[in-house]
Amino acid sequence: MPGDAVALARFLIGVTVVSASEDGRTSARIVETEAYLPGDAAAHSFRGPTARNRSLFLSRGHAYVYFIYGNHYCLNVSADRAGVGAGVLLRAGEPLEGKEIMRVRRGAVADEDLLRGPGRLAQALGIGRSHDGLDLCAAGPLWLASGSGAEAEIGVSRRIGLSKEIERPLRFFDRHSRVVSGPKRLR
DNA sequence: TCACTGATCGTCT
DNA sequence: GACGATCAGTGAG
Repeated sequence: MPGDAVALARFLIGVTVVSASEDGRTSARIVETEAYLPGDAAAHSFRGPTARNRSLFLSRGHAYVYFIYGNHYCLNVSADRAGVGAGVLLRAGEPLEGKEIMRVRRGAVADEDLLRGPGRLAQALGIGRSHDGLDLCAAGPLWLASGSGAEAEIGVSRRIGLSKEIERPLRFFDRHSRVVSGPKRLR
């Protein structure tokens, strides 16, 4: 697994996330990510470890799940060595396994809307607080599997939804996927 | 397609 | 007590 958040954010495009729950198994191909770096004023880790963000400081490959705006969970992957606060936010994915389970969780929406956006992605995969801190490279309810092998053509833009560090080119996406979030000018 | 708004609540100041 | 790595709904162009 790559050694910093930018490399990991690029690496994760095309990788498969798999979630196994009581409802069944769901999986998706990751098509959009954002990197949050150490010393990045927009990152949750910026002010140092707290009870909420401590998973960002785990060694790379652990889940950081947080609850935002009173409604939504978002899934990140910790991205550096233990003690360094860095992560990659999973922003969008294409459904692979378990579309019907996703539709039960998300409602009867089009395939491309099932996991478009970080809150929707977490909801479709059934992710919540219990997934915080999991090792995504080990057996368990949530893990990362290798991608299809096909090399994705990766686009870069600024990140979405921030009030700080808004110009940094730290959002990465598959140029050929129709399933990416945010305003059209950023695709 | 874009702009704006309300919902809703955990976390940190 | 304010605000946030969001979303769904609404209305205008």
